[in-house]
Amino acid sequence: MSPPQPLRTGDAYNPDCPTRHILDRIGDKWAVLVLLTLKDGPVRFNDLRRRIGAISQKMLSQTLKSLERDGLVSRAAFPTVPVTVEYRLTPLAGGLIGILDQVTQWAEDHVGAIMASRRAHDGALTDAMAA
Amino acid sequence: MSPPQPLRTGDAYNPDCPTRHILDRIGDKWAVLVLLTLKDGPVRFNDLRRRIGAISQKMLSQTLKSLERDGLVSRAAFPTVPVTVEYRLTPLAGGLIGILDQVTQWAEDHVGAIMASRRAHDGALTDAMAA
DNA sequence: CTGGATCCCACACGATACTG
DNA sequence: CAGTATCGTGTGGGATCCAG
Repeated sequence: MSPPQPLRTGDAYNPDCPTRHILDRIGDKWAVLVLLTLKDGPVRFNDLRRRIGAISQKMLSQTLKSLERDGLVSRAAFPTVPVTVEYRLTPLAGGLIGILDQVTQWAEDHVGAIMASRRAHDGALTDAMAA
Repeated sequence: MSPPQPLRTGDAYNPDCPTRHILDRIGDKWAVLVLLTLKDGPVRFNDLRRRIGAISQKMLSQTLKSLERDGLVSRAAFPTVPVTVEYRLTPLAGGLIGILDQVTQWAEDHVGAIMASRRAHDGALTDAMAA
C-alpha cells in the first residue's frame, strides 16, 4: 500500500504544475464564499458584501477580479442612475460549485466529530499538564 | 432560481458557525497536500517532506499537528534506533479524500480553460493599455 | 530521524478616504 | 452604488539552530 510511486500523474506537488493554481484558488477562503453566494443567481456588489458580512470591500473587489480573470465569474454593468453591477457564475464554475457543495455538506456532517476530536486532544494535553 | 432565501441551513457565512472551521482547513494549502500525499498509505515525516518538496519542516510539523488534533490524521511512533514516526489517514478523513480527489480531477480537467481565460483577460488589458 | 524554539520579513488584509 | 488608492499592522511562513 506504500509502493515507491515517485510522482503522481497531474502531480500537484510541483509548483510549476498549473493544478496548484487551482488548488490555491480553492484555498482562498473568500473566493469559495463568493462562489457559494453566487450559486443561486446574480448578486450585486454591495449585496454580496452584506451577505458575506465579514468581508471588506477591498477583499471582495480583489476576489471578484481574480475570479473574473479565471473565467469563473462574469461581470455585467448596467448604466442605471447609480450604476448597477451584477456578478454571476459562468458555466465553467458550474461543475466546481457541485464539488464545493459536497465539501460544505461533508463539513456539516462531520463537524461534530472533528470538534469532539479537538476537545479530546486538548483535554489530553491539559491532563498531561496537570500530571 | 434566485428566490429570497435569506440564509442557508448551515450558513457558512457566520464566523460562529463551526462549518467555517472546516472551510478554513480545506483552505489550508499544505493540509490538503498532506492529506493527498497520505492517501496511498502511511508515510514517515521526512518522506512527506521530500514528496511535497516545497514545504518547510516547520509548516509540515504544524500542519500535521493540526490535522491530528482534528482527527484526520493519526501518528504512530516506533522506538527504533533513530526514532521512526508514521502518519496515516484516519477513517474520518476517508470521505474527505474522495471529495479532494474530485477537486484535483476538476482542476486537471479545467486548468486549460482557466489558463486560457487568464491569457485572454490579461491580453485584453494589455490591448487597452496600448490603445 | 523527528521535531521544538527563535528570529525576521514579506505580504495579506483591514480601515480609511477619495472618485466616477 | 461600485469601486480605487494609500497606509498601517498582524502574522503566516521560511531559515536556522538545537534537542531527544
